[in-house]
Amino acid sequence: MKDIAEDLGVSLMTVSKALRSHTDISEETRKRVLKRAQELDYRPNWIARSLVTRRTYMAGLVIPDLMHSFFAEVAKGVARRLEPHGYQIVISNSDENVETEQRQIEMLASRNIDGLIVASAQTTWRKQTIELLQSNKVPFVLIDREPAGVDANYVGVKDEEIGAMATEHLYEQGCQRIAHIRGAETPNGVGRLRGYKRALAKCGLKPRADYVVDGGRNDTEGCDGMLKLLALAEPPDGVFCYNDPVAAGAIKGVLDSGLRVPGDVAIIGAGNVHYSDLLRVPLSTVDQSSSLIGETAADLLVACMETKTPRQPKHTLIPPRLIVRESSRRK
Amino acid sequence: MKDIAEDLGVSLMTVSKALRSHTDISEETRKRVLKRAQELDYRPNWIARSLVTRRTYMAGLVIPDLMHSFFAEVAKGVARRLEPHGYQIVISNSDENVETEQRQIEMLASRNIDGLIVASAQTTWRKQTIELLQSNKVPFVLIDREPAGVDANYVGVKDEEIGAMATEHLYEQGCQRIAHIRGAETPNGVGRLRGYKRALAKCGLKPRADYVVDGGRNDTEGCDGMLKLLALAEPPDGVFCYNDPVAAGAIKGVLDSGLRVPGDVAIIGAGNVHYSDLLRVPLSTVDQSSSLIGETAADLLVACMETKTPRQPKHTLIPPRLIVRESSRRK
DNA sequence: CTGAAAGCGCTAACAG
DNA sequence: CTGTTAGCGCTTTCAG
Repeated sequence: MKDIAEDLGVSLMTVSKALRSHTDISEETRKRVLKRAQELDYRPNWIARSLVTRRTYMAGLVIPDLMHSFFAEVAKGVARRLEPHGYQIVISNSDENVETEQRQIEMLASRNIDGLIVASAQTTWRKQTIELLQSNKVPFVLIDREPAGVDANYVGVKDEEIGAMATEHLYEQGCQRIAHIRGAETPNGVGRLRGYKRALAKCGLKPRADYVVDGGRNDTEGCDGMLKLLALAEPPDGVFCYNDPVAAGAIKGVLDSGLRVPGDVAIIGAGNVHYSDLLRVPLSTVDQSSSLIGETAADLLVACMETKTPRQPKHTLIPPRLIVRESSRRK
Repeated sequence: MKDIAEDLGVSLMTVSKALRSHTDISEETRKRVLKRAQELDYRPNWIARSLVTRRTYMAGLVIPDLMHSFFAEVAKGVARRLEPHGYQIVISNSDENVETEQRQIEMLASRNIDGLIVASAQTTWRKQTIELLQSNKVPFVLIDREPAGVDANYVGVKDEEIGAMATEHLYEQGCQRIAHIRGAETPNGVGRLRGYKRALAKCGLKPRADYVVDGGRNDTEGCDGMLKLLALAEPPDGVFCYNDPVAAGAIKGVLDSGLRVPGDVAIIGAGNVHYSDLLRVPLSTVDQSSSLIGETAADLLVACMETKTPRQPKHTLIPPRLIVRESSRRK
């Protein structure tokens, strides 16, 4: 920048302003500066600029698992909306680990990111984490997982409705013994379970404790959960799984046991991951609009970042959508 | 930092050094500084530090598609190795778009990242891009896709061997009419095709032009490709697909046509994506050690970043591994 | 072992 | 429309 200024015999300030198309610079000077900058292949030093403007144009995205296609999709949605505004995205994998997550957030904060989107591994938001974020005045948006204990921007899906929708669908397909392979003790896991129970009640089926088994989040665990259910004296004829990977595992479990899907056991998942249609049995699911979640969160974050005054936290819940494929179709 | 200094009645410099555990600071002073820093919840400003040290401890990762589980896996591998060294990772999606990729790299470079890992969308490396990287002296490692036209660090897989391995396997399973749903005109696509041809020759099968169809990279395209093959007067009895998503689509195509896998058509993919085992027919594949690629690239990058003197570019090729599941098992 | 001086590359605020 | 002055928060260098 100094070089440009000297070459052109103007001051450094003029160059700085011209480069940023500041209004009060003559069209002609601006052109000359731009031309020379091009020639010298000049690129502004963002670090220096950030130091004085206090804006880094970096946004953080902390997610529990990039490999889970739900989060990959969310990440894409976020990127799609943030990049046009000039933000770069720093993605961190917390590996479902609260400690790691805390560290990552700390790192990001000390890098002065302008905003943060978090799908938290925490069930109850740590005081530590909140304070960190609030003291640094980093605007942030929570997605998918809403930890208790803080009123913050949140974009997610109506978990209870997912559970209810899936369960009712199984009932409508004629299932009478509907089980649930549940997720972890998180708001999502709990919400979906609640929806499941609500639907059972509504359909006049009575809840059975042995029809709710733990299944974690992935296919291995889903398969194990299913095997447990099949080992019951009276195995279920319909299973709502916490998410699609679990459901995929569950399908595997049924087939490996020599039974059929949906003939012997109808199965439905949640999340509509992109390969659902390619599974052993095309998987019925409840769509949670993954990339829309990402986009919505990103839009909200941009709004927060571009206004100075902190705004009222906003909750957005995206309504789920039933997608019926073969795994649950019995009629 | 200034606050700490004033509170303790020492100079700013002393604090700075104490915070970084510089050798020439008394143990006692160091403790006092650390304690006060803790109390004030002080965090170093990375921006300011970077401005003077010229190190940002950020590494860029540019990939064509986060949704493709291969790249998600690579990203995880990279993160696993880079984070322990204190680097944060800025991930950019180029969406298989050369323009976007160029822009992303430019952005990253002007943010003074310390190093870069790229799975390029470019077939022939643009002069522009090379110059950009070289002029900024950003060490970089290419992965998976090696664009022609530059001698650089590269970590990838032996594409030709993948093609040969897969094709020979089909032959050994008794397939006589082996087709290939090929990838794009990239080094990978071309390499795998070459391996396919080489294996045909080795097995004494004669190549047929109509047995090589375009299939892109994803399942939709894979399905289309398969339908084209099935429409031939003499459809193939074995198909090697460019990658697993394409193979998953191909399986769908076969089944939807009322044929069986592997009975009528044996299928094999490449990449060993994590859900391969859950597909309609568990997919045989050639594993390319995705996360190992990420890890290896990261290690190489760290080595480059930590040494001042530019080192000889290094090529690492990871040998592929055949994984036989149901989709190709005919014996 | 501690500190004073200088500056990283850039921009905000104000004065010509 | 252009330029001057000051400083962002930190580290490097060198002198106490």
